[in-house]
Amino acid sequence: MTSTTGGPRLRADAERNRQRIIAGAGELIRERGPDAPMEELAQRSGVGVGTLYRRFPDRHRLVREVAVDMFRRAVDAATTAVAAQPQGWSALVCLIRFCGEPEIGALSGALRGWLAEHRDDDAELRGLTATWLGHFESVVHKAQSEGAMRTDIDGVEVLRLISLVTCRMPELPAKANREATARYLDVIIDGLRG
Amino acid sequence: MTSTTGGPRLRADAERNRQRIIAGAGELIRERGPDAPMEELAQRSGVGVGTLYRRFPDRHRLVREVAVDMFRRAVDAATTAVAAQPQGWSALVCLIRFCGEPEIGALSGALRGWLAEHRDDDAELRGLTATWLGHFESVVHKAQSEGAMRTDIDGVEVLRLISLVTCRMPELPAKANREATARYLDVIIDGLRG
Amino acid sequence: MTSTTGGPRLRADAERNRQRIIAGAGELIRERGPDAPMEELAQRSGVGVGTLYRRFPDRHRLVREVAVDMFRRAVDAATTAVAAQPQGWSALVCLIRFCGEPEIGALSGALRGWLAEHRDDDAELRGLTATWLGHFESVVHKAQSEGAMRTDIDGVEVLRLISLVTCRMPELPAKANREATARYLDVIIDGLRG
Amino acid sequence: MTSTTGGPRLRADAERNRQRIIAGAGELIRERGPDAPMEELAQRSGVGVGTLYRRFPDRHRLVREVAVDMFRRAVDAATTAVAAQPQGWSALVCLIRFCGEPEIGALSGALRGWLAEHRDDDAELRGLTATWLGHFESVVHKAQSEGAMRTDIDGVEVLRLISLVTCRMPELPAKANREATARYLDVIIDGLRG
DNA sequence: CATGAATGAGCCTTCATTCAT
DNA sequence: TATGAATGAAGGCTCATTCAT
Repeated sequence: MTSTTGGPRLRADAERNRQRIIAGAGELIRERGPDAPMEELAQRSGVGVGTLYRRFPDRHRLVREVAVDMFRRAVDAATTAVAAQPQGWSALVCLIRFCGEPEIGALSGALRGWLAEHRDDDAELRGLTATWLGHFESVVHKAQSEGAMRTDIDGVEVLRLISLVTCRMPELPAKANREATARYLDVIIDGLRG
Repeated sequence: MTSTTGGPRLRADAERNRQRIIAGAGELIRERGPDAPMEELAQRSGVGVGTLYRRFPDRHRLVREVAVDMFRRAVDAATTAVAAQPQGWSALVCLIRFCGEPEIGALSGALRGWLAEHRDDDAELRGLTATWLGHFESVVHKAQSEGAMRTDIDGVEVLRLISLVTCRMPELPAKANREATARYLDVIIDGLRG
Repeated sequence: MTSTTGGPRLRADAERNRQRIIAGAGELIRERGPDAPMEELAQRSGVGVGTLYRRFPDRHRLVREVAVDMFRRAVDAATTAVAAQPQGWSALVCLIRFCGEPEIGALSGALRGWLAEHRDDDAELRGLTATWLGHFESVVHKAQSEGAMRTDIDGVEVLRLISLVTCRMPELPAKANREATARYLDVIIDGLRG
Repeated sequence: MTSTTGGPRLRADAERNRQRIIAGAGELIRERGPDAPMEELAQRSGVGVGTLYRRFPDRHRLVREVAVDMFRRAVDAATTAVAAQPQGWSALVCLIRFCGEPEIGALSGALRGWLAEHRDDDAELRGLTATWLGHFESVVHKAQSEGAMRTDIDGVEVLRLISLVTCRMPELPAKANREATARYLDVIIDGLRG
């Protein structure tokens, strides 16, 4: 159903719209959560509701695709980061900072509850999160075995903690959000040091 | 209208209902946010919607009272904590851990957005938050001047960070929530050390 | 859930509304089928949509109660009719004519498809239709054993045939509908004679 | 616009599509009524919606053509039947049985309401139905004057009765539908005997 | 010309709030 | 006074119709 897992090929304009919707919906979900009005989700992507529903049969499916897209990008980044950093600790820091990007952190924060509730019913999502978590945990283990990171917390929990602090705070302007998130991650990185 | 600001004294049973509602609503708001259905807010408090509306003219007012009640308890605790701890740092740790209590942390997490949006229109709320923040900041300053705490982050931000990580995660059972929150606060406390 | 099978007793006005809704909805369903807009179903009963939904959680449930109510009345009538008529054939004619009443025949015509699709999932409905059909079939058998009725058609089919010809024809005014239905039933009664 | 009333001659493939659509739409209308989704009407005919709309400007026009086509076939059959049967009664039985064919009876059943509502606004349809009814009524009169048929019901009403009992019952499989319809018509034929 | 995408109006359902008991 | 019923406005989803490919 996703563009990469098959399903019938879409017409060029339809595929373009699909991408715009995933991007636009991701943006609004970051700000207002996965319950944002469908009408606004459509508007933000510059399409009508009808188009939204033609591409994604219901809200659940839309949110799912946004989540899948997010995890794909996260996995890509993780792969790169790990390859580029010789030390576990520096790879970990790199990954955590990557989670500070709004497109990842704010979104994963907004989706945390939704994912907890729906991940188990969805094989592809389960697979992707497992892959992402696997990358993250192996970096955590490496950092821990280097003696660089505390050992009383594991990868899952670090990820949860990060998704909490990277939540977008709609009351602050975008710039303040980025700065605050960065500062919070600094604190957490220091707090994780062994 | 609030009992302390001098609305008309309520009949004993009415006052009892008022308290039950504030407690019950706080509990549900922690779990489902300030948009929880009024009907459920009433149920959780063991009253009918009619009673809820008789005591609080609309949702805004109910949430406000829940917030006011929370800040009162926070201020009390802060006063005690500060008095009992000679060192700034230990008082700070004490306050932060106090924020781990669900009745404070999970609630303030759930109310963060609401407060940001409405605090400014409400003198009493402004006063209370200012008091609470004042206590907290003075402890932070003291800890910083002791050299025990990093200086690149201030009290407001620490509070925001705490309200983020103390959010209730409805996908986890109550016990797991408490433990996770405690662990996150440990990480943060270590991250704040100077 | 139905008023007779229990559920918590409703307040007097609520129970009155419940009855008005079942009556009003039955009327509109006769004319426009079980897909009639909920708004109009409410209007026809003189209540708002909200009230409709408070009493019946969704369309399915509303239609179901209308159907249950119809079968109750049919069973009552059948019992009476059978008791009053010594001959199987005359009891049968009596029952068939009873099905000409719009509150029964037009409604059962409008509900035929719906019932076929949902009866099996609903024990009470299954029971009621079985009872009604039982009464009808025993009258049919009696008439057949008297030699008064043809034997190449059974009770179920006669009922289906009746529900077809008693369908309301919205293009005709009410009076014409009644007359036409009566005439069609005359033809069928004559056609059923042995 | 209709092929016989002299719209512009269509290209061969376009005309072929036109016929496929009329056939396919007739089939689906029999099963789901004249409100069946346009998308499904197109699918059933093996074309896209666009093509459907190119051939028929809106739903009304499509249904109309399906109705016109049905009446043409009915008139043809009536002419043949009447010519072949010397007796009025046997011609009538022949016509009634012809109405048992799904392509006529089930369709006319499904279209009954639609026709009642729209026939008067459409000269060609009025003409065709008048012709068909004329044939039918003359057969009815002949049968009545032979003393073979009851006289308390006229041609229009017999046709209405037939269109009621020949309605498709989607809850039954195709074969059961045919058999049930045949049996119902037997009953009615016997009921019409003088 | 044939197709299938895009649009927006309409109906279903929920829920904040008001009102009758 | 406490309750739960009634209301209507708001948001989800479907589908008739129009338009780009």
